[in-house]
Formats: sequence, C-alpha cells, structure tokens
Amino acid sequence: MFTLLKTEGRARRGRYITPHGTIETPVFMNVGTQAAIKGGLDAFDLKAIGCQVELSNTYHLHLLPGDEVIRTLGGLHQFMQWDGPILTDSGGFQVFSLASLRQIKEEGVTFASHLDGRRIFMGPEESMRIQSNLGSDIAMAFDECVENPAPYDYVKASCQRTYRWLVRCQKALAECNQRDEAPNKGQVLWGINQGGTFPDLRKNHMEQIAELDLPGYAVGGLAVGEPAEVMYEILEEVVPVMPQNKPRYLMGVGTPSNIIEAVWRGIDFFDCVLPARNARHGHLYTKNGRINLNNAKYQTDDTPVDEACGCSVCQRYSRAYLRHLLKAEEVLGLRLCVLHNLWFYNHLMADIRQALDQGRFAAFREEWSARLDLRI
RNA sequence: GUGGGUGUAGCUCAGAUGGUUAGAGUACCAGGUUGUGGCCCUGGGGGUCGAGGGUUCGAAUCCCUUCAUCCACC
Repeated sequence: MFTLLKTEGRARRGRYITPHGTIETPVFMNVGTQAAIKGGLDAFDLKAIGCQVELSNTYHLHLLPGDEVIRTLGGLHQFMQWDGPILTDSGGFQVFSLASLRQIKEEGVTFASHLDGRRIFMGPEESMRIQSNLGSDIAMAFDECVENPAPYDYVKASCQRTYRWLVRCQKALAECNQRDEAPNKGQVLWGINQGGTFPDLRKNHMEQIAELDLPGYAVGGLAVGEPAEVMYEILEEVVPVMPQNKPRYLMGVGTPSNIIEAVWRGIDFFDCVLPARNARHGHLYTKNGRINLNNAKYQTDDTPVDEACGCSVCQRYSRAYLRHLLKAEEVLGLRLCVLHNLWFYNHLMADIRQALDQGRFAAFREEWSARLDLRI
C-alpha cells in the first residue's frame, strides 16, 4: 500500500508498505541479482549502508540454485537472511539481454541458458511461479524489453503482447498466492510500461495497464542507449498518465544525475547496477564528482575517498590503500569500494527525501546539478 | 675450456628469401559501462632490435668481434 506524504511539483515523498516492512520513497533498491550483492556484501552489510529494498533476479535464481530449492529452504528472505522488503525482477530483461537463441511466441520465450546452453521456456505463468517460490514482496511482470532503436510497428506489437502477458501474470500470481507452500502469500505484482521512445505508444500502453489496477507500475525499456534527454522527455509524457496513488519505478536507472532528474519528474523507485559495477572498476562517487581509483595519481593519496562521507570505508581507509587492493585483485578491494558506492546512493536518496520533506527539493536539484555536471 | 642455443616494449614473444615512420598479447596510462556474466569495449604512451665494427643505396635480418644468459660435453 502506497501513501503519498508530500509533493513538490511532480516530485513525491511517499511510503510503501510491504509484508517485510515499510519503504520510504524515493528509494534506491540495491541489486543482489543472485541473492548477493556482487563484491562480497551480505544482508547485514545492506543494513549497515542504509538499504531499504533488496532486488534479486528471477532468471538467475531459476537457473541457480533453482527457485524450488529456495522455496524448500523457506524463501529468499530466509535463504539470504534479509528480513526487509525484496523486489524480484521478472527475468524478462535477462531473457533479452543475456540468453541466446531465443524464440518469442505468444505463450512466452524459449531460450538457451547462458550458463550451460540448455533450453528453457519462460512465460508469464513460469515467471510468476518462480517469483512466488522465491517469496519476494514485489514481483515484476514478465515483459519484453525491446532493444533501442526498434521499428515503430514492432514496438507497437510488442506492447500489445506485453499487455496480454501482464493480464496472465495477474491471474497467475493470484493463483500462486493461494498455494499453501508459497513462502510469501502477500506478494504483489507490479506492471511494466513499454513503448520504446515513441510517446504515443508509451502513453497508450500506460493507460492500458493502469486499468488493471495493480499496486505499482514501472517504466521499463529506458536507459538502453538513448540519450538521457530522450529518457527525460519520455518520462514527462508517461508519468502524468501513471496512477497518482501508486508507486512508480524507473527500471535500471541510473546515474545520480538521472535519479534526481527522474524524481523531479515524479518517479519513486530506482535500481541500478551502476554503483556496484563502477565500484568494482574503481570508479567511486564523491559529492564533488566521480573519481577513478585506478588513476596513478591516487597511488600515494592517503585521504579517504570522500572527506564528507560517513561510510565505514571512508572512516578507515585511504584512496591509496583501496587502489592497491584493486590493483592486487584482492576481493577486499571490491567489497570496500562497493560498500562506499552503495552507501553513497542510499544516502543520496535519504538526502532527496529530506529535501522533499522540507519542501526544498527544487533547490536541492539545482545545487546538485551544478556538481553532477562533473560526469557522475 | 669446447660445441650449440637465445638476446626485439616492463613481461612473453612475432618479425621467409635485407626494402616506408619495427608489431602482437599482456602490463602500464586514460575513457566508457544504466531491470549485473568480477565481463567487455575504446583510445594512448612506451623499443640505440644486447654492444661495437663491417658489407650494402638500404641491416632487427648478412659477416666479424665482444658481452650476457641457458644447455650439453670435458
């Protein structure tokens, strides 16, 4: 259940209640695809960096260790020892980004596993069943994430199929929730808007899926290669068509700058691999821009990554030490860098919420956009 | 001591028969990365071709000397 606490222009400060706790929005969800944050963080680390929602992936957990295994072990919360809210991505994106030899039909998608090449079929019912077995709090719809650019007619037909899949997802999840063995019977389904970069397709599809009265809606298929300005324009078209009283999730976005701009345009939920991936590559966020620890100039730099940061890494370690760990390929280097970047993201969101609470988000955005021009 | 092999980028090596400004991989330096394959992509700097001499219009390449190193045999 979503409660709108305050608005400033289109920007919203909200609260969403799940079976595993309350989420203060706008929020960044921390991506733990395979029931782990890459870089060596566990659920307790997530608590320490201020994570509210953990995000795992249907496709990956279905392949390994298998969703039935996780259900038998009590569901994903029990399995990974995270007692807060979990959102599971449907696997739709991975089927299109990762798997090969895929065949799309009305029933669903047949594809070859990226792990061992075995043939797997996934459609709306399969995705819902898997997510039910995982027992996440929010299950995402099984959709087709169309590559960009794509022809208008293809995107249009794809949107229609994604809509039919959504209707099937809704029915399938309701049935899954009836099962005695379902680890989380309060699981809900969020729909996903598609339509590429075509405003009319985006709006039509959004209006169509809004009628299903789902408890949440996402905008998918953005940040897939188009310029940020195009993404913002699409948001300006689509967000006004999204239900006011439901959470809005911009999938896979983005940079700190993207997030602030999307909050400004009315988005509540985000997730992105960027902070963790950048961390693994030595690109760390600071309030004055992004730094690349691989740069030789940090070899003897004994200052913390960000003087203004309150994370445990910045309290203890120097840039020179982190750089050494990365160069020496010590796993500790990955862990510490990921801890810092995710702390940065989660606390950026806390700052955004505070600015909204105090009615000064417009000023906050101005202040940050000046800094974030520094390519962060 | 004798015979043989090898010396080309920080490292591992390509560079028939001599022919523009000597290449690759890796490392290094620097960009990129948006519902995660610790992946990958894109640029860049860097070499007295062990040293000295000779042959030649022209030598990493052929000849001589020398140094280093490895192997085998006294």
